[in-house]
Amino acid sequence: MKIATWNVNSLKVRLPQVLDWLKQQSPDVLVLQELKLEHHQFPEEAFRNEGFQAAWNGQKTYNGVAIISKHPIEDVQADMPAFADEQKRVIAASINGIRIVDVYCVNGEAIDSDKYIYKQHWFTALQHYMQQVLAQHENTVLLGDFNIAPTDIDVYDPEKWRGKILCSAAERQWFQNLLDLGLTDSLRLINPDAPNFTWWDYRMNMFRRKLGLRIDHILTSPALTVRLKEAAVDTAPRGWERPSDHAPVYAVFG
DNA sequence: ATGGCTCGTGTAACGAGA
Repeated sequence: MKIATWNVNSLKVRLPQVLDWLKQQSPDVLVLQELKLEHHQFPEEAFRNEGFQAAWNGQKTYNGVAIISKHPIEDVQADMPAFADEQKRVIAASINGIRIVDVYCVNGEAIDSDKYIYKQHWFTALQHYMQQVLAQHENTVLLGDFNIAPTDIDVYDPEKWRGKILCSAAERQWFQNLLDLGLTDSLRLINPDAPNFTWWDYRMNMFRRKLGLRIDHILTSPALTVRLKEAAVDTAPRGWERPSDHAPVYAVFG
């Protein structure tokens, strides 16, 4: 079972690349973030023609998340039920006995901004939500764009980013709070040392210069962690023409 | 020190992303 996540920064623009990547990598499940399209605009037929089902939670202009799957998608839940949020950032479903929770976490802009307060409330809600999900589903994967670089290894220039948005001690604690629920950072379990960046700024040739952040993650429940065989970032699509600023991340389970 | 690029919106700049 191969499960992947990719922030596509507009599915309208990136659909051909997503379809190419599905053919190349043949994941069982791919979850997407930043669809930037309304519910009725989702290209369901394009995925169906490639043999994939889909469930999605769309929104005009911003946000939007989707689950693409080769296998039947069951018990779909859009949003976190206990957190009233106009922004479409969460969709969950069960596939082959695994609870899949796809998240586009809040960016936060800057640590003194209103958006940072929203980010704080949002992560508190996510922690409570995941506590309930984990109590109900032994095999759970929480994956997506977390907009947090968990440690200095995940940052190309830790001193430059220290205390800044995505890297502040408070945000890193929010990420740790999720791990404290029993979740494991699958990429770091497989590869403890190499940076494995997942995002590079479009500006200043940051990808070519290998200057990025690791902010997209795949977190696994204990029952799923023992099944983990592989975890990796596929940097190739970041080098394609007209790329997303994020690269896909995937994990393989036995 | 600032902005750098790429989106959507709407058809010009501007907000947002990270």
